[in-house]
Amino acid sequence: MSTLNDFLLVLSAEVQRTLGLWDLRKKTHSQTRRRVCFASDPFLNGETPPRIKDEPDDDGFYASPKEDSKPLKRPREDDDADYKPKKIKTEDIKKAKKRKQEEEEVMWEEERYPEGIKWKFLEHKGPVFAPPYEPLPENVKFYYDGKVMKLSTKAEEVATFFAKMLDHEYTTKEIFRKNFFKDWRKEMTSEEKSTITSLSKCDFTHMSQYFKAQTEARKQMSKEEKQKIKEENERLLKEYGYCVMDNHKERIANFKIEPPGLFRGRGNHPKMGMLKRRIMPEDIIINCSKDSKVPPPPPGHKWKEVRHDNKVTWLVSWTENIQGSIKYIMLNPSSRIKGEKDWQKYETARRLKKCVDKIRNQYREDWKSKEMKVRQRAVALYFIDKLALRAGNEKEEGETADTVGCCSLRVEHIKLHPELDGQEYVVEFDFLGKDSIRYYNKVPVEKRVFKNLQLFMENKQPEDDLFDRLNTSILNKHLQDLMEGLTAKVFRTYNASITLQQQLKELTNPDDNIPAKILSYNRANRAVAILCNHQRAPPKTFEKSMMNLQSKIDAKKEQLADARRELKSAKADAKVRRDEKSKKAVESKKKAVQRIEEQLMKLEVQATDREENKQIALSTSKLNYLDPRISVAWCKKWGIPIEKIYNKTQREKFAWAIDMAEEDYEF
DNA sequence: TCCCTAACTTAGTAACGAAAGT
DNA sequence: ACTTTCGTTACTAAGTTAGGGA
Repeated sequence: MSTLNDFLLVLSAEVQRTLGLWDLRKKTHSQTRRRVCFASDPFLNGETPPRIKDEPDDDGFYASPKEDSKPLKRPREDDDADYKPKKIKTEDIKKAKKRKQEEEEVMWEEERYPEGIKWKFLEHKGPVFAPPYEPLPENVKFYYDGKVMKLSTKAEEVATFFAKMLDHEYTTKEIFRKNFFKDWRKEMTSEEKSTITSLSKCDFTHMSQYFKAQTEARKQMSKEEKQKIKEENERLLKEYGYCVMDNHKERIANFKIEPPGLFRGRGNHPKMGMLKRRIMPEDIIINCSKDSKVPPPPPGHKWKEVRHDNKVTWLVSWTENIQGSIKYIMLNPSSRIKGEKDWQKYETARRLKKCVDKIRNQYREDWKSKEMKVRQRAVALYFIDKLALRAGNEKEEGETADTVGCCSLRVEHIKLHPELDGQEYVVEFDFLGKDSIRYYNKVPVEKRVFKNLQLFMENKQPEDDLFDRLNTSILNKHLQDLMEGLTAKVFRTYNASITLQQQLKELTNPDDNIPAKILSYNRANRAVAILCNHQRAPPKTFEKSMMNLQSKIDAKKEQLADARRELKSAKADAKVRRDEKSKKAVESKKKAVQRIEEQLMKLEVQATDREENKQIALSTSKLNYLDPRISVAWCKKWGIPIEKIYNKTQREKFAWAIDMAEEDYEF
């Protein structure tokens, strides 16, 4: 348990740091560069992350551009001099770095793509549509008011959506049922409409049982049948799961069109239960290049539109009927276009690192401004920076769940405590954020912030906006003036990454073995997840698995007690006998005790780790906020295999970073 | 300035499937 | 061999931001 306490101590130190003493690290190092590049970042004078695969794959595609996209024009010759990413002598690295610094003073003469152009060539096979509805067998009945009723195909299909969710809590919710029933009736024939007038008289249980039996049957399928399905899926993936973008064969993220069903939404969503309609080819806009093979629509159908817009990255889009928003088919995170964007995101965050001090001083000054708008802006920015809150756009009432971010905070979401638990000027936050995840935090703030908040709340109702002179647009415009490319969300990225780097420095013990170091990594990761409020529902089996683990620990403890007793008697025995044999026995018993102690420790650490993770999700920060180069560098520094930190998918997504970062990388 | 929309990132959960226990 | 546990993947909702037009 002591490890847990250590962690909490470190964490609170981190929190303390966040509260006032902004500790900035020294300047970042440049990273080694390889020949094959992403398009260069306008702010970076050509520092470019590399591509990993440089060999053509089975289909003859190159991961990196070969002929048609010219490599960036280098300001100097000896093109390949720093093209040996691994195992270079220190002097070579130093030399390379020096040369690179010189290079960076010379601007690149040519961009790979002109401003806003995302690709030159794009070819794909179009989307995969949801399988058509298969009517229920005759013997599966639907009952209305206790009597069997045969539904029309359309009405039946929608009924099955409800039947499949019967076990779910939300089919009991008033709004869900109301929305569902309204939309369901739209699909009914006029006779059905006149008969079925009340949802509570509908009996879906037989249908529900049928689907459960189907699921069961699927589980019981023979190996061969399962294999067949697997192969079919692979065929589909091979055929539709990839596209060609500028000489690269790239994986598509979501090539399957979302099937029809009932909209759930998260939290208390006013539209829950509405029918998400089936998407037809006639709804689909195809985007590809003019000189590519345009995917044909399914026989007897037409696309809504085929366009050739190389200023966007999507391949397919359609308009969804619940919110009327557009959905897209885009590329996988491992693709060039996503990786490059990801890399740029972290580079922007690193630029923020260079000027964050100035910005912090600025907003502190602004707390004193004569202008209300400026004060509000400054306090909001302080929250965004210190607490990693999201920007908080305004939302249309009645269209979505009632959630807020920083700029949309309402008076009812905070409580001011001039003094609380021995701390002065405490702000208590309690609101629902993105995905209706609760944000609850008690934070001591500076006096000026506190006084400002009191001012902002004067003469307001609980449901009034806290920052009534502010919105995300005003805030982001201001940020843009402070630093090119700066927006509210950059603070989240910056603070997450810098926290990871700092926590890794503090928590990693050089003498630890690999599992202990990985535990430290997870804790650093966890500190970030807590900062960003990344939560999850405790796993359904959490309590049970925790109890299992506890009983294992108890068993181990007993075992330890036994071993200790045996050691004691062996010692007593040895004292009497004073011979070699009994001495040896003592030694081996000692070892046994030690071994069991270790095992017990391990189990306890595991329990702690799991308990700490109960409601915290690490994956979101890992995937979206932590500069992967920090993790890669850490792994290299401590000899941790990268597979221990990133699984296969993650390694693919972060391929650029794995290849780019050396052990001395500084965020 | 406001308002709206398109495009893109970030988010949690359910389903799946492999590995670990029994 | 069967069950449980656990990591991974699929899915799609819910944010942010830029930019255009009134």
